[in-house]
Amino acid sequence: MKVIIAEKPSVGREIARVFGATTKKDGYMEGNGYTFTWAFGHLLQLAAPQEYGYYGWSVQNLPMLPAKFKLAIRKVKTKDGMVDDPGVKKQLDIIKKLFDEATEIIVATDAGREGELIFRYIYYYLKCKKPFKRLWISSQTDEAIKDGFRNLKPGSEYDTLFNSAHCRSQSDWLVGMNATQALSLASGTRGVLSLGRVQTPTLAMICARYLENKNFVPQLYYQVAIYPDKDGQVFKAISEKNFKTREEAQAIIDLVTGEGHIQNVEAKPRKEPPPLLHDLSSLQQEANKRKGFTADQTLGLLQNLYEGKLVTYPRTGSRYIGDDVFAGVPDLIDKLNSHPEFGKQAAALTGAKLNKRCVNAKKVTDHHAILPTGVVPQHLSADHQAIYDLVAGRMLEAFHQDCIKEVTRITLLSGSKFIASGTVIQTAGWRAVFNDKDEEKKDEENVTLPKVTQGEDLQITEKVLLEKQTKPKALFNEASLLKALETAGKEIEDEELREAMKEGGLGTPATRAAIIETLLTRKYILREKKNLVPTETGLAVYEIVRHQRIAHAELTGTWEKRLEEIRSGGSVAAFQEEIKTYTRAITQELLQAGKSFKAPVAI
DNA sequence: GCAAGGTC
Repeated sequence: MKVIIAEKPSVGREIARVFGATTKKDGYMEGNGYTFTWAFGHLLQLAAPQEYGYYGWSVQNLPMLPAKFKLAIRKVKTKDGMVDDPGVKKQLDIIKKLFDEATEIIVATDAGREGELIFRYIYYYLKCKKPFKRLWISSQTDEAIKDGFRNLKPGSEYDTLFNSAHCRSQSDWLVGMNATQALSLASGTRGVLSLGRVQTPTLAMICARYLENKNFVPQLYYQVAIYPDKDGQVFKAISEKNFKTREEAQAIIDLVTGEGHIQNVEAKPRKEPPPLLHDLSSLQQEANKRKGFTADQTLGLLQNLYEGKLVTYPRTGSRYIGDDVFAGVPDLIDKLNSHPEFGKQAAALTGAKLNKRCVNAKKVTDHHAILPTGVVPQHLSADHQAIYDLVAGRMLEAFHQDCIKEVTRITLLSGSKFIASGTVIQTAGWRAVFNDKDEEKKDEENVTLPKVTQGEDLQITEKVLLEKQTKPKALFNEASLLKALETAGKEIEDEELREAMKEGGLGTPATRAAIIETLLTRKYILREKKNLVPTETGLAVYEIVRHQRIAHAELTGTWEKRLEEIRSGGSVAAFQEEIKTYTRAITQELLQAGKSFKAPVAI
């Protein structure tokens, strides 16, 4: 008997279906001589410190450097503390039984570093010795699955991938557990002051932005506005220059004559291509902007829709689909014909030539972009419907035509130069789907200008001296933070590190919402309206670690570079030694620096 | 009591 193991039930069942295996069992399926089972993501994790004899939290234990890491069943929090997750334990027992009966195992976990780790942890924990082969596919269409099975790879080809995954896992444990205990113990507070490769740079970004915003000194500057009249239609034009002093601006306003001479009119059409399909992060950002949902709420709602088979896999980092999936898109659009909000747009797209900007198999990673499945939703809650509509609406947008705008820029002379600019949508294209106002342009600039011609002289109806202030960068909200996490590392000077982070940024699509929640749970940050702002605790932690490596995205860049080297055959031992050295160093530093932790005043 | 990673 051959046993196929997938990362999650949806994939396991999908592969079973392609094989024509229809017999449903508890935790697996079988048919045609194959058995199809699955994990639920990571079933196993590196064991907690006490499993290596490091009892309690004690400076004597630090740094904790287990000679050999152990695996433990994933835990859940209950009122009696952390216990083995019963569902996970049950599934592991099922997998064990199937592996025991197997002649061969086929590994069908996701094609990536963590997918490899999910399987290997199970395999080694169960002390399984059966031979295994690897299915490596990046699309789950019937053809891709069949093709993958015709090209199964020897399991050992992925040993170095497992090595890199295991190193990632151990390194996060070593640095995170030790740094957390060191800071918590040294600070003299009783609480947990957690630190980690991802959460600490995230906290640092929020704190740095908050302080920058708070300490920002606005600069005053001045502009002159004039209001020319074209056949009764009055519009606004602003001085070409900004002025540092009121006097300079006053000198300009004094020069304004009763007339404005049209020196130049530029009217250019501008094509605006449709947005790409959603990946998890872009959807979380959109839902935060439009609906005020947190990243965590959006992920939860989307997971429910996925379990109801209404949308495709949610935790994707790709905004593209392959040609195979694209083939099904016309049907998906057709299914939206009766949608109350988008029905008309769906109908308009039916039979039209579809924009293929988001069709690119090379840019599909483990999973493709989020799409509706074509199953028509019924009785969704308002929140679920809102998320569903963002997915469905985005699909219509993505395959729609360009939006064509006309951007007009009028230059007037009235003593000095003045500029009026405006944008008019000529053909809505994809923007017809949600029919919102143009978000890029603020209302002031997004105006219709009258038709004027070069050489015309217009009467100036009014002139005004404007006093303005420079503005600080906005505080982070969930949407802008998610974006910042995605692009973290883009500014790193070292080219190789920047390159190593290019794909991922900080964290992964599946974990970013959880990172934000961790910072909230630790009371490092608070939600203040839509903004994320640091608490006094968060700022005090930031103050201690801000100049250390653990507070910067570069740490992830360094690791990613080394992990890639390991994947292509580089030394595991050398990296592990470096991590140990770093762990010793950061533990010592924090035991010292943590003493100056200024406990916030208790409320 | 603690990381980051995956998922129900």
